[in-house]
Amino acid sequence: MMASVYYRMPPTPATPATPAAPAAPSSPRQAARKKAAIDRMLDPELFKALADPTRLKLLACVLKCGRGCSVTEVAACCSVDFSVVARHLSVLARAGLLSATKDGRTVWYAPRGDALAERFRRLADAIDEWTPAQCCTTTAKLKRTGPRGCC
Amino acid sequence: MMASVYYRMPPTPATPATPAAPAAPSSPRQAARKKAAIDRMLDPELFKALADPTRLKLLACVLKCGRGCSVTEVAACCSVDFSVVARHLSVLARAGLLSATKDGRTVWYAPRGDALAERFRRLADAIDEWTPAQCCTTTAKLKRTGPRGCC
DNA sequence: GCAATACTTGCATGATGGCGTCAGTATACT
DNA sequence: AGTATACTGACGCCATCATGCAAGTATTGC
Repeated sequence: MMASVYYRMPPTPATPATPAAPAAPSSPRQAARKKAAIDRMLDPELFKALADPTRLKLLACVLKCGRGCSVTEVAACCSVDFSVVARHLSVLARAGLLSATKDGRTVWYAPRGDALAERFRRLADAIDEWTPAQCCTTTAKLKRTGPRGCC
Repeated sequence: MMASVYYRMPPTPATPATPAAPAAPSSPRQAARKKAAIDRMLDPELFKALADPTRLKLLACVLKCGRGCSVTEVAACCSVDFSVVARHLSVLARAGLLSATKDGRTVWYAPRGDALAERFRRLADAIDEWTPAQCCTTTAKLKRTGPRGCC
């Protein structure tokens, strides 16, 4: 039987087994640097902080607001307990997604939108700049030679 | 006492309470559209798929390889059980981060680097393009008037 | 000092999710 | 046909974590 597609494969067409040689093949040293960039930007801690729906909603709230928000204020947007909101905001601040400034008895959580956008953009760049090309064998050749470690 | 800083506040300087009016204030309709864009791009499912260190390592492996990889092959890179690798790759494919093509008895998981980069770049754009400005009161005014819902 | 506000922290609970083992299915090879 | 390969699915175990409640701390206002 012919190759059949699993799951969804939305907008962009499926990556062909042998990619159409993108850009120029970089030097091994440069390739290693770009590989390292991908590893560095693919930080589990960042994504863990963003993985919870409630936390994400709170982040969006502060982000859309644009100014510093107190915990009380953010909690007003959300149906969860106050302590939950306080904890989530603290997690987001610890992950560098919000900045926290204490003034008297209230804490102002301000969006770090620029930093966040910058982080995602760099990640996108790291992925884009990585031109695989010569790293391993092609899929076709692999079928003959059998599997081997790819990293 | 003066305002003191919590946690870390790395590279970029702290967002001042009253931001230096970025760009031109958009129309309410346009503002709503940009807010919606942030909500749309801030998808918990995407981040959940990326939140696990092992899964992230496997994604990086396929990404760096650039070509389609079989489960067996990817499993060779990693110290975890074969079934774990298979499951992780399937999760990544379901999240649209890899494409899965079955050919005979082996499944080729190919990187969707372009789609992934595009997704992060759009997220960055959505955040960047959002100019808060007039959405709520400033932090300073808020201190006098007391907290109010921000979203 | 006393009370109210703003937030933090500890604790119990329940849900989610990652992991390995093992059995099952589908395809390829001889 | 029989065996090996490549993967999927169903359990159970365990760690992590999100949540709510309730008690504690720190600051402000009277």
